[in-house]
Amino acid sequence: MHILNEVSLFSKLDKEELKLLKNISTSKKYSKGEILFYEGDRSKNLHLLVEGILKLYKTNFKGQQIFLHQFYPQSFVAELTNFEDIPFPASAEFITDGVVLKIDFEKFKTLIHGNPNLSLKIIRSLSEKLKIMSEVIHNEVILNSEAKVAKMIVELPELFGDIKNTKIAQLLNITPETLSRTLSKFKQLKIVEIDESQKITYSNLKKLLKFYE
Amino acid sequence: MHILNEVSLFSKLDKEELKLLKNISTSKKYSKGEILFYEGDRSKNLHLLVEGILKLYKTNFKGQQIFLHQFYPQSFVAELTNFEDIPFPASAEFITDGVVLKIDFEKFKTLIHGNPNLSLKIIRSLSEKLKIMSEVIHNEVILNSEAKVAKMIVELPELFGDIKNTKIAQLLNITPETLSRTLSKFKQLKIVEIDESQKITYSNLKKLLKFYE
DNA sequence: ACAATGACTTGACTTAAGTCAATGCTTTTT
DNA sequence: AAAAAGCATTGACTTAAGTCAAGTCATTGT
Repeated sequence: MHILNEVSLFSKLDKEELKLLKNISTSKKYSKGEILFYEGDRSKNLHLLVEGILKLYKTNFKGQQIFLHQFYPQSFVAELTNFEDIPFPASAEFITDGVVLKIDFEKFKTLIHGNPNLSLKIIRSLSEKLKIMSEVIHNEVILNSEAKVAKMIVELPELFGDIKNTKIAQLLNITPETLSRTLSKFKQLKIVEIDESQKITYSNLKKLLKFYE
Repeated sequence: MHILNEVSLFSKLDKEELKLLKNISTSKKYSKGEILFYEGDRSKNLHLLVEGILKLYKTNFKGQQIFLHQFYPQSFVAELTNFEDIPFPASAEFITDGVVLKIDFEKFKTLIHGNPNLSLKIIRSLSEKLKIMSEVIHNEVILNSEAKVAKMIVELPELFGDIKNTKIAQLLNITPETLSRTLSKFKQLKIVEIDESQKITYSNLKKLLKFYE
């Protein structure tokens, strides 16, 4: 079975459209750690993540990675690049093995034009991206380190103890030292409890919310 | 003449569609300084800026405004709110008198569905927004103060001397002191020349680009 | 024209977070 | 089980940018 038949985005295309799509697209496998594209690259293809997890990040002037988002299947990746005809504003690296479908965007556009259902899918995808970027702006521009940590404890408490704190620090774009100091502070203020295996619990949600709302 | 007839976004609608649109929308005048919406507000309406200039900003935990973008007619404003059904992620204030068309979004959606041309306009608008937000992220997360100033000198040199440096500092989300010190530094390094009326000139573009690329 | 208000500059200080280094703990490898 | 590598914590220091205050210059209102 062709990979396109498994892509729910295209489930409502008719046979003719699917045939066209097959002609204008190719799928490619990637291994964990491979780069799909670098910030500044250009591409004529629309990228659809079909399998695997993809990390999107920017690099600052000190050469450090600024984590932006993790993509899961099935989603278009950085379609902004195609619609606005600009270089990729960030880099993308596979953090698991994965598969990407690359679609000739110029030809795909005609498919969009003639297919209202597909247009709506594109609209959905673009507006989801907007939401993601709006959250990135909020997290990175408005929140300080304490707020980031408090928010993470509330929204993804299960991460603590599950992945290493250095990884959590990476997701928050703060240093492990700052994370450690912030957690110590919260513990000392009796806002959270942290057990031997770094698992975190809290009883008073309001106290945490105060740090970031 | 009805205001809708002057909106190019809707120029390709037929008479029936225009009539429907008139029934589901109202226009409202705003004066300079008035707030169109606050961060956190919810709205069932899609907002189209028809006249005037609108400033979009967020407020940080110190109560300071973080400037994000200026909107000019004609553009949808924060349509993300409608498409994702979330509160406004930022506040909007008129910096001139203006007019906004408010469209009942639920009803507008049906109009989009039946009209491929309108779908494409929406896609255009959403992808423009993505580009704007991508730039905001780059400016606020990746660039430091010197980089911001250098970029402003290259991209909008005419602003210097035209508007006050305090205003420029606001656009860059830095303090006037930092702007002043950065400009002094550039002047001292012979990267730019600044005349009595704050007009700025430079001869070596590369030196400026080095600060932010 | 002159007072008053606002804009720009500069210096001294503060602050939030990062950096660097040392130490003690866990995992993992062998 | 011992050695090595990686992780977490803590203290001392650095850094970029903001804050505060004072002084000068420029613009505006009467």
